[in-house]
Amino acid sequence: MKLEMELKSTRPMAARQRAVLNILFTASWLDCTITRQLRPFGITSPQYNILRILNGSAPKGLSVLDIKSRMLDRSSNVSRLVEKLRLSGLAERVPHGKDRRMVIVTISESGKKLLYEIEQERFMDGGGSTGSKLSEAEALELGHLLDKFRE
Amino acid sequence: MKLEMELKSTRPMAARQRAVLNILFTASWLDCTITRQLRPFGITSPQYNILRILNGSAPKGLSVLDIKSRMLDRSSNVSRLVEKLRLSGLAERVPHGKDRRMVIVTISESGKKLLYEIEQERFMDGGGSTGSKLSEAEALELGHLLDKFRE
DNA sequence: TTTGTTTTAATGTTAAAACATCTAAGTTTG
DNA sequence: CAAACTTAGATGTTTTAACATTAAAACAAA
Repeated sequence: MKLEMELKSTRPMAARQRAVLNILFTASWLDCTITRQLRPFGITSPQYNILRILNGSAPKGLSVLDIKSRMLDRSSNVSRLVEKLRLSGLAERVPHGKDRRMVIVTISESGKKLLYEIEQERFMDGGGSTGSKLSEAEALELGHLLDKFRE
Repeated sequence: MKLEMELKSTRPMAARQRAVLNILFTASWLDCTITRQLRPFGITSPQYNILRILNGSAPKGLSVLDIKSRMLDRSSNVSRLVEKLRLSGLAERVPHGKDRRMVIVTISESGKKLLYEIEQERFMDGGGSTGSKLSEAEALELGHLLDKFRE
């Protein structure tokens, strides 16, 4: 649905203003669908974000600050999120050998298994995944424009 | 900066997956800059969103549900946000004449003045507003792609 | 009319975000 | 080395989000 319909906007918007609102609205919409998909698995979207970061850097693991610098939402409180993942058995923490201030966080086997299940579910569900109405070229272009938007 | 740099991503991403992450990251980045701009004015970004909605429908005013349906974040608790705006003197509430369940919310003169000040500040600051690196045509295209993404 | 249903807004409650502060460990500098 | 400074992570506190529930009014149907 067009943004104007979604927001019940009557007056015409300038292109840049429309893009700003569309980014915020689309992200909120997207986060809502992701949250809904994750609910049966008992994790939140920031936790999911961390799990995927850890999976991407496995088996090495990352420090808390390294995780934070890779997150979509940089204002996250990684310490507490990691602690929750650990309590759920999805992540593990080991003290860093040389620098005793640091903690190295890794994804557990159980965490990897959960990621796999979520991936399967997404593949099954709904026929096409989110954003699949876009062609490959359009998805590419969208990414480029967002990169440029932040410059 | 390219998304891969921002997220310190090493492996190549599929175009759609990259678009999804880019939307979420860009929105978080954008919300952060907006929040920073609003801080001196003492309002939050959801409150700002409501103020602009009310300003757009002035002098008529809207019910709480009408406001909600126009918000960028549909999960907002409009009752409490409106109450905060009212306590700050930025919005007013009058009971609906015919349907006594409803409350009609309007922006106050003080609220309009605040919106005007924020607009001025944005115009002054930073030379160009957010997303101004995009050409008119690119901003238009970005909006279209986001509309299509949500289909 | 009265009973049940839906709509509108407010409120209760729990969890999470936002922001600052703190402690310990490491680094730098005089 | 010692003092000052920086960094890493955890924790405290306040606000807000998220989600369910409630209460009153409007509406619909028996």
